[in-house]
Amino acid sequence: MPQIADILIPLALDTAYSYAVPAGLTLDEGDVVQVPLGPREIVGVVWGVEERASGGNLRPVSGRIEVAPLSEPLRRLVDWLARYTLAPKGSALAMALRLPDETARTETMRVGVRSAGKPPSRPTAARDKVLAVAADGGVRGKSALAKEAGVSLSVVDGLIDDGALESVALLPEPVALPPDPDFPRETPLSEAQDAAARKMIAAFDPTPSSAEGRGFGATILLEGVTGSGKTEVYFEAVAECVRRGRQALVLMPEIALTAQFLDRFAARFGVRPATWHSGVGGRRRERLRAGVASGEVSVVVGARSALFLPFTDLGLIVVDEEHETAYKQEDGVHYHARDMAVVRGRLEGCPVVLASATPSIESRVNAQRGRYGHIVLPERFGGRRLPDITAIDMRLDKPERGRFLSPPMVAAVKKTVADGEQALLFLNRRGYAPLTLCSACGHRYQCRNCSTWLVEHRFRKALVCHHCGYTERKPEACVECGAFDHLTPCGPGVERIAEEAAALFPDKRIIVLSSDFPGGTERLRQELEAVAAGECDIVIGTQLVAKGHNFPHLTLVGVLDADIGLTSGDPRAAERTFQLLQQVTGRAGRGERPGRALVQTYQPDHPVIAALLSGEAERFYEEEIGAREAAGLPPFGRLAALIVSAAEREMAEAHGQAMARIADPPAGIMVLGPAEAPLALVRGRYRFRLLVKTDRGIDIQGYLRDWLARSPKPRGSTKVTIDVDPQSFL
DNA sequence: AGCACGCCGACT
DNA sequence: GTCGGCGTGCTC
Repeated sequence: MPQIADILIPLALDTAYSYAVPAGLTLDEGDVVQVPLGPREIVGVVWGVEERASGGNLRPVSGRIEVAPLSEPLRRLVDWLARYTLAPKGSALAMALRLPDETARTETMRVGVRSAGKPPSRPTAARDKVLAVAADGGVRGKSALAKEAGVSLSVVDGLIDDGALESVALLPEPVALPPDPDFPRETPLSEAQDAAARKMIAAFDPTPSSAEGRGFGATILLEGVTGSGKTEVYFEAVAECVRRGRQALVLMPEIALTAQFLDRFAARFGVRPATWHSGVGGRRRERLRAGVASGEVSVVVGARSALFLPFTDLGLIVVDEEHETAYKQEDGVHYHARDMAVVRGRLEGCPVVLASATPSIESRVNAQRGRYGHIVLPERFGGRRLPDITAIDMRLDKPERGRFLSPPMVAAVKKTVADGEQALLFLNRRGYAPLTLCSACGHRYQCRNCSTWLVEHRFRKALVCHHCGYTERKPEACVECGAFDHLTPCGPGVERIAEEAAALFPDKRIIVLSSDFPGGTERLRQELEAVAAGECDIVIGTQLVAKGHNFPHLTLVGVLDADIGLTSGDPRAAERTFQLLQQVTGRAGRGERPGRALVQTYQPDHPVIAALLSGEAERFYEEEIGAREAAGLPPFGRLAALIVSAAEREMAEAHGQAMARIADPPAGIMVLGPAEAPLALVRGRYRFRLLVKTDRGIDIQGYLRDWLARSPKPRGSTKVTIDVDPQSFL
């Protein structure tokens, strides 16, 4: 009987296509194959195989590709991801199937050279140097040999042609050296860390009471204040996993994948870990994939896409900084890597550890309700104290006119730098000034696409929209009334703070760090390392400095405007602000010297600010969860965005609420208010948001799909799609 | 993702 | 009169 294979193709297709399996080829689920699609050949994965009497006139599978098949759990993850995010299955598959691109496919053999034991026909000084190095008979790479001898590559090539050196094939360099779980550690764990690590490892083993064979707390929230040594605790879990011969994955936000972190890993395991992020390309990427699939690579540290690596025997997933919004993928398939990690853990039958100093509300709630285990490290490692956080009430301590640093802040910075320590001034606003207006006519510079103000970037001499990226040259005269010298910057950005700091501290080294740092990510990375090394007195930075890097010389953190973001209208504004401020103030005093933080605010009594000042995170979580309950908001909800095309904007506005409101939700789904006004123009489409409260077990995707099919669409509309903003309710 | 088909604006 | 813009639909 002929075999039919259902092949899922990594394109925006929601169904697998059926192909005939040619005689002589046996296929299993998960096999990677090549199939004809229209005029071309394309790679796909066998999603199902069946025997069928009539093969019909299906096109045949072209052949199997000799790479590791997709494991059952990984295939189920793809199915799950597609269903959960409303994405076509094929698009979800594409995430797991980054096959070797053509450049990487041609596996170039590494070539080494060694002495052939015979003298060159025509000796020269350069040749002698090379042969002297090679005289030990060892094998070296060509360029390594040339470098060691201090000559150019062509000398080595000449000697190979001459026969004095012979080339030998080298085994490919291992992608990653095996981490040693029992590498002798320099600093012993504290008692608290040790207890936490034991508790976590205990959760690896299934208890008799768990039906699925995963122990209680198969997902564990590891919560520890900044500097408590969370990392060392989960390293113990990783070590135990490796001891048991299984693989471990540590996910981090890309920005946090720093040399500092890799060194800490090396201090614990003797080697740096295999890393996976957007910068790992070509051959290395493929070798790492293959190593992961063969089980040769035991630990991977990677950004969110590492979640889709083809592990054969995954024993642990750690999600570091689990509250980070960078785990959300917002283009293509919308997913939240932390949530998908929980799902993959469930499918693989392995524990998942979510680590953070400032957990997301949803993880906190999941822990409180007993869905997740909860391990808390309340104190800093090594007896270090948390920084003292003091408010500066801006209503009382006003800065000079046109200035933004209040007198107590200036005094504190002055003292800090005088003592040879480092100060960080934190302001979450890029550019020079968030608003520019003409003082002659009152014209405010606004984005032509969005409803936002244009931000002046003085270094770039431009006005920039931070929403859509629209940029125009800063005009000499007002575009409205033509007046010269009347353009007035309103409010501060980091560039403007840098100007102020430079005037106050002319002999100090000042650096501005923000995501639009000139010279790109690589330069920025270098600058962060330099700051960490203490090569700077005053750092002025946006939220970028709150994440990832430790600055051991930093003893003062000055928050210039703690109130930014508290009024943004985002249902998660309070949570975000608290997390950000907690993280950034926690940067102070992580080295030898104690640290402190000063917080400029106009509302010291605001719950978020008050909780921050009291140093009790617990208070914030209680208040925020309570506030959400009181307001009928879900402690964790999901935001669904309705997207309509730009041409439909008017129509959408006319129909606004009617089309964006879910009229009669079934039990278990609650819609919180009507749609907001269009938020932004994103690539020709206006975006609306709906906040939908749901509980576990409700198939919200299925519901939204139905709702979409039923709901009235604006006349003339061609396409309305639902787009789910991933937020956990797992 | 490619690739074809198709329907309206500015050019030799 | 055509070249070409991208919107839409299809690929077992």
